[in-house]
Amino acid sequence: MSEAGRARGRDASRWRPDGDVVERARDLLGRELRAHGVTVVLTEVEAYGGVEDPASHAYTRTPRSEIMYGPPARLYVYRSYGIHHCANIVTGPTEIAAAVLLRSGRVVDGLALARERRGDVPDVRLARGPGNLAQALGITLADLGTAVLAPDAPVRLGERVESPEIAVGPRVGVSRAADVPWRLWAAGDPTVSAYRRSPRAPA
DNA sequence: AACATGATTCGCT
DNA sequence: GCGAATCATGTTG
Repeated sequence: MSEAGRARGRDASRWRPDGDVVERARDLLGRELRAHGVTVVLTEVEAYGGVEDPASHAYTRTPRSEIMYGPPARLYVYRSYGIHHCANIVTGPTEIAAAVLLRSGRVVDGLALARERRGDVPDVRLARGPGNLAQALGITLADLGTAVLAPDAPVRLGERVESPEIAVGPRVGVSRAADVPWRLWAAGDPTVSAYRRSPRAPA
C-alpha cells in the first residue's frame, strides 16, 4: 500500500454495526482495535452470515454461538483447536446472528507487550492469523461479550486510520461454503495470513 | 458416555 | 507445500 493511500484513509466516523455483514467487514479494514495495552490496525477479516451461512458457528444455535444472537458490536470469542482464541465482532440485525472474524492486523502500539506475548517472531507476524491476533491483543474467553464501541471498553474498536486497497477471496479453512468470497484483506500487506483451503472442502 | 471435528499454528521437507 | 498436535465443543448413541 502507498503512503498516500494510508494518509488519505483517516476517517473519524464510527463503525456501524448493522447491515450487510460483508459491508460491515469491509468497514473494519484499516480501523484501529485496541485491547489490553496493544493496538493493531486491522488488515484481514472474514464475514460469517449467521443463520444463513453453513460455515458460521451461528448456523446452529448452541451455547457457544449464543452471543451472536444478541446485540451487535459485541465480541464473540471462541477456542480453536483447544488452544487458540479467535475473536469476532457481532453484526446486526440480531435475527441473522452474523459476525466478522478478525484475522490479522499490524501492531501500531504496545509493540513491546505484543512481542512479549508472541515470543520471538518478526513484527509482521505478531498479529498474523486469528489465533496470533488474539494472543498479541491478550484476548481470551474473559472478553466474551465486550461491547467494542464503548469508549472505556477493554477491547475497543476505533476510527479508520488507513484505507487500503481491498482484495477479496474465499475464507480460510472452512469446509462448507468453501468458495464463498467473504474474506477481505489489505492487498499486498505482509501482515495478512496465507490462504489455505480446508482439506475437507469439496474440490 | 463415546466419537468426530475443526473459522489454527508451527515445524519440517 | 504438508502433516501432526491437541482439546473444547458439538453430535450421536
